[in-house]
Amino acid sequence: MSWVRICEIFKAASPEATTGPRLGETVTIKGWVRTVRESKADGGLCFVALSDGTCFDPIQVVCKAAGPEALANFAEVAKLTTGCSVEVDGTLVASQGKGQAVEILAVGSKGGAVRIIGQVDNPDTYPVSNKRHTFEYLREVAHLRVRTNTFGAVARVRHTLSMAMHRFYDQRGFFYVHTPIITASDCEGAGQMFKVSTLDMLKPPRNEQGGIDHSHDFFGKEAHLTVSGQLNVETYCQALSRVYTFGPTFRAENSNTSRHLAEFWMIEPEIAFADLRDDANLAEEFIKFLIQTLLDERSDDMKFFDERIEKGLIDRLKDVVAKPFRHLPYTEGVRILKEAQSKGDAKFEFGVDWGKDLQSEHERYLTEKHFKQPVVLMNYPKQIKAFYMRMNPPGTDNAPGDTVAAMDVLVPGVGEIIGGSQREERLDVLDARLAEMGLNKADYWWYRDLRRYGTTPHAGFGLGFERMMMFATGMQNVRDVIPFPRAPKQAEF
RNA sequence: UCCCCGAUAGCUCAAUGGUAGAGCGACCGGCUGUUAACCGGUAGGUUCUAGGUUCGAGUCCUAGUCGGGGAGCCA
Repeated sequence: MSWVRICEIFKAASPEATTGPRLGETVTIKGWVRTVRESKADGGLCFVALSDGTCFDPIQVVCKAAGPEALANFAEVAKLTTGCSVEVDGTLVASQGKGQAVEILAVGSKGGAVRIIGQVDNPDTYPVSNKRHTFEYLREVAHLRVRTNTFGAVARVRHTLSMAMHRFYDQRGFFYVHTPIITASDCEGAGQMFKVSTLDMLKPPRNEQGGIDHSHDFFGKEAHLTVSGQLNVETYCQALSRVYTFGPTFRAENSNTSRHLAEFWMIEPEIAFADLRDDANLAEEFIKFLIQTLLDERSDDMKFFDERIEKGLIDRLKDVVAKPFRHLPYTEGVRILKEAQSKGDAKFEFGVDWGKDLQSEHERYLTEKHFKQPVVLMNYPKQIKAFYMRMNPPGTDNAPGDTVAAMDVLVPGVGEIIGGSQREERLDVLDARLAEMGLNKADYWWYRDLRRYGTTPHAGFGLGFERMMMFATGMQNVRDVIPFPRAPKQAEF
């Protein structure tokens, strides 16, 4: 008797299927009990909804107390509760009831067709009992929440998105580069970093100034967890042409929002001999590919999100794939926002001025109200962007000040999902920017080398994987789209 | 980090400063090829923690812890 996954059974039941278990075939399935219902009909029946996590729907196992298929342990099986693990030998049959096309009829008592593997200690206090639970509560039982409909679907979608991402880049000749998690370069710029050290925190070695002497530390200097793989991946880009990195990223910011994590995953492609336009096109093509793959390959889970998490989700996503993204300069975005404000179409808490960073409310107005679709904002004022972004020629977009070739992709419901730019490939301009921002040239020696030895125009972006998850599923809290969220005061599991 | 809100049964929530309640879940029984099942019953409480006010505190006050929403930082 062969052990099959429940998804194979459902797949084989579709009219066009040519492989997989057929009606009348006897198979073994293994999984966890979702619900048990008992009936006195036909001399005693019970229905066990069994899930092995391979697809959204559980399969119904029918057990009989009387007749040729009677189970010797029927009474025990009928007492199973949510969460118990079992193995079932049974025959695949067309269902006599409504609600499912096929089901498993547990075979007769001789072989012990339903083998109970793991009981649930105390059903009264089982944390994910068969009832509705809030996401807030389920976060407190993150080790068990994946057994629920929602988190099972999230886990499968997360996997499918990861695989789709690798496929997308592989098909286009990108190489996957494993950039380091630990960095001692201390020149990544963005945000507060987590320290990595093996020094005794109670009595660390001191230098002459009384500070901590990191020359005695593991790496001989101060080290941190990475906040971005970009600077490293740029080096590989300048030899392999098209590369990407995908890995965890760490920010020690005390951020308490539904969109921020201390540990999150980021996809960062980098392309050589390319400009900002190429970068924006790649970003758009990438997002559309991910969504199309989900709609094609995870239709059961997506149907659930559409019905229970965000009504109209699937239509919204199909629309995202069908229409070109709206591209516009930051300068134009500011003009639209100012006009909306003066005409009374929008009320903003914060003022809009060229040269200032856009607030969340501004970004959301553009993507959710004004254009009602993903928006790519390009060419930001240089003073609000990082040193490595390429200086635009004066007069770009008729802007009232200097701009850099940066772009953000904004999507409805989430806001900023991608941040990217064309990189400054001219050493003299890069050095001027470093000086302007008070950064020490020497710290960036290897990054500057890329501009000394065969520099190329190149560009890249970072896509927040969890934000993509939120956009694709309609889930509203970033802590619910990663298995074990890391946030301030939150690292239990 | 800032602003606002919250913490009571396994879960979701009620309860004028005066005996601690419901729904769901669990358990027992009834009914049914059942499927968010339905009907009846039973059990289940250090009201987040530490102080304080009061004859009396789930309720009022102070501090703390944790959680949620929004903001900033960003992905």
